[in-house]
Amino acid sequence: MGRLPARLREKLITWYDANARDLPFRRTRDPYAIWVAEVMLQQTRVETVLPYFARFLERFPTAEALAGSSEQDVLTMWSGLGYYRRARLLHQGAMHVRDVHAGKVPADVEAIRAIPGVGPYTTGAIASQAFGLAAPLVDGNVARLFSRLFAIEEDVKKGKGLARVWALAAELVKGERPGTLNNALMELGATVCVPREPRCLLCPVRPECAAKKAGKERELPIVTEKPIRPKIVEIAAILTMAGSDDVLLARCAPSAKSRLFVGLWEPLRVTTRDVHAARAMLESSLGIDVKLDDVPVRRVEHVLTHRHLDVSVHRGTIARAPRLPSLPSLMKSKRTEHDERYDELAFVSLSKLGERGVSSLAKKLLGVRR
DNA sequence: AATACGGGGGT
DNA sequence: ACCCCAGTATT
Repeated sequence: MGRLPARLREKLITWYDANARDLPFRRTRDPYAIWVAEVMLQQTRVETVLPYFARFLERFPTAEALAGSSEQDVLTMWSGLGYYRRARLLHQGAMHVRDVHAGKVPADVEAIRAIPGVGPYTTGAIASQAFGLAAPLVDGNVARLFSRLFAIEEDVKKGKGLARVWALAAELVKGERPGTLNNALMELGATVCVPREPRCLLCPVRPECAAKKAGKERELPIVTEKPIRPKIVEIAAILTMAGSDDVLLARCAPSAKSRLFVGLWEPLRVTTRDVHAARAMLESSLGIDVKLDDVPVRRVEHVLTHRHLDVSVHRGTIARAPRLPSLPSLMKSKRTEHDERYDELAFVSLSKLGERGVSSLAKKLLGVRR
């Protein structure tokens, strides 16, 4: 292992003590609260998480409370946050902690790592921040910071470069206040060693920075690939029953084709721009007579990591309450080209949308403001 | 090792 | 438009 610059830990911790943002999940040592925060923070900005964190803990104050709640209630509290699998895994994790650890988050690195939804990063975060264990942690901020601090030329997001970053984090975390050290690395990456235009004048470890020495602080980190976002054109059906204002929503089930929005309640969508084809697909999959307006009420664009959805929203009515066909019959129907399959249907008043787990896309499709 | 998962804010 | 975020599970 390469030697770390002298006093690096101390400089980072001193800087953190003087410059850290005051965040609610840094004010607690409750491992459950820290766990919830860390899961919410996966791939999600701090500012986005804050209101969700407060509401979630109020609704589910303990791991026991979360474990005793329904997945539906958990998804409702998660509505709009995205990456909904996190919410379902957090719920499963709470049940795991209840059943395996008597409701208390274990103060053991391996046991923490074994909790559903808790990966390498979250393990380090919980272990170091809640229990003061010298467990390393690498997130996007730490990877970027290290790529500059140690002038790592490989892509630090994967493979060998990532392994090197983890090894460095593991070295650095050995010592006093591991939780603070980890937080200092992330805080420095988030506020000073930012992706573009790093604010080196404010950096406490500028003298130690290999990239700065080489004048390469703006060239690092090396990025080796950018994702593509294919555009997918769809039609969404806002279906109401004749004589009612309630809209028909369907709960998404995992399918071979898609695991998008699993467990959430969404308006029906089909992958076609043709209204007549859409109606035929809805009829064949729902087994009901569907009337769909020719003219869309609105058009919605929604960008996800790997897709760019372009959805025409059509109002429609159905003559009677639909009956959901069995899953096997859907599987056999080659004319059914839904993005996802559904396992339940319900009519929901728009005013009671907040009582369901719905995606941000669903709110846009329904014309409800976020 | 690659891919699928949401959504939002910064440039 | 493009970047990328306090990542994890699955293939």
